[in-house]
Amino acid sequence: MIHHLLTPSLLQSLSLIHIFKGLIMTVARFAPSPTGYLHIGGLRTALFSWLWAKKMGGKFLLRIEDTDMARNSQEALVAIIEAFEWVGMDYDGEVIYQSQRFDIYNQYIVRLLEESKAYKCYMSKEELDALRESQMKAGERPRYDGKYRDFDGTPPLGVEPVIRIKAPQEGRIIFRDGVKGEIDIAADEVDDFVIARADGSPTYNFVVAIDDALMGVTDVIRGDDHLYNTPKQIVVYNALGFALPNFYHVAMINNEQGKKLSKRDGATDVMEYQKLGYLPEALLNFLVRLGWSYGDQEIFSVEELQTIFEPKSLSKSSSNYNLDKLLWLNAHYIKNKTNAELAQLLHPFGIDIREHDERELLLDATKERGKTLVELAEQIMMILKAPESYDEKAVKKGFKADSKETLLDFITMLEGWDKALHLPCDYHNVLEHFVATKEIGFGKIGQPLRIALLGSMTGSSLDEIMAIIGTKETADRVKRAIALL
RNA sequence: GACCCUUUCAUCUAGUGGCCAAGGAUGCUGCGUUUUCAUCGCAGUCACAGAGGUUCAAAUCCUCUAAGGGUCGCCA
Repeated sequence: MIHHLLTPSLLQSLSLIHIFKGLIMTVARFAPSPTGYLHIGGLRTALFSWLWAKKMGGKFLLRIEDTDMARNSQEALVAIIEAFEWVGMDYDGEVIYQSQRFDIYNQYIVRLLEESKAYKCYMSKEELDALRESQMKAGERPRYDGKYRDFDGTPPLGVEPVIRIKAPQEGRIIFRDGVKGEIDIAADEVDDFVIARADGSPTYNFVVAIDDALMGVTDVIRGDDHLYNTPKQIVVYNALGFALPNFYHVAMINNEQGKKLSKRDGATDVMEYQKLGYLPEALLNFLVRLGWSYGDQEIFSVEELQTIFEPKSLSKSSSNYNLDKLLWLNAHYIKNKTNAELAQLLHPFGIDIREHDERELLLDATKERGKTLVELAEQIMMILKAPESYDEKAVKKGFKADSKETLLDFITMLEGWDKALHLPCDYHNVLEHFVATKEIGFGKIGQPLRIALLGSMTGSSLDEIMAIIGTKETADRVKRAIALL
């Protein structure tokens, strides 16, 4: 009987998974350190986290890792928000600044000290350096030797102590990484690391663990340069009795030569892509496919990604930045924009054709010829403005001795045309009629005309160009070319 | 130096023991469409890092080697 009552939809709404999801919401986060701009690699990690949170119906939080007070975190935040806005990403709740949470961290330091899970270490920097050096020489991994771990004597004078946490001295630290699989490290590889500096300020690996736990972060997606920090953070989680989140360590992006991406490789700041004429949807599509895949699919809208993204299909190995593919994607997204959208997007690139009479024609004639908005703007300018110079090679090849006469004959026919000339097909008729009556090949008029109108051998179709600029401007440009060439 | 991670076409990747003499995409080359260029369509080019094992069967599992990367801070 019960079977009949439990319809699939009823089952779904009653299912354990549903209830479970309601209890434990996915909380992802992006936690950049304030560098002043958002790095392209950072955007990708943020994107992965954001998509995952969206897909799970969870939250995506933003936290600024500014325990190092020297850098201006406010300025950095503005840059990050600007980039987020440009690509259409958002975050939930208030931005958290670690610099404003020192009292919280201090409470935990006091607690660990009281529980003797942490201790004061009086080792001087010189002593520490010497220790490391001798360990290196002995072929060991350099690490603090635990000298003050169980110290109860008289502390040396003149040394402000740091606070170190007691890391396990034997056994293994094992955790499951959602990308790399099981990570297994000997516990003694992790030394008693510093959780508070001599001036009392807390350190990175300590505050990250605390904040992630306090913010309820369930899924930590970050670059795999943090892989080795994870066991340290696990030590903190364990000492404080916090539940571990899921970790996903994403492999890095290298440059086209396979080396670490640096400023020398060109655009690393997300906002540079805007200036270079890339569309945010192209950038995101490009980045998401760098280290992540979904079968054979290449083109993804953000909306679709929000329903299909899974960090488990993240790649384990690093990937190379590939400009050709970005360009291809950008061209794809430009082609698929409406002309009204393009006119709007072009405005910051010095082209205002939002109210232009021939806006539709102009963009139809050019949008397949620009891989970036910058290139598209150039294409449009070529049509809108009479050429200031004529490409030498083109003239040599396409502007022959008899070209001037042919052109003159053509504009005579054009100006004497008895029907109205508006559409590309109207001009097409003139051109066809001209070629037919003169009994010449199309190249005889096509090439010189193109050079006269654009100054170049390549570009949009002549019909379209003439329809956009009109009969008078066509004639003017032809006359000018005849005079100059 | 120690520890950890990675390794499929030039590049991004599919691939979880037989469907793989390895698929898609970008790039490149050619052809077609186009009065040019571009777009588009079609075709071609190109890879399992190497060596051993396990198995009837290995890109897929194991071992070693090599190469690349990361980490070893009172930076994050």
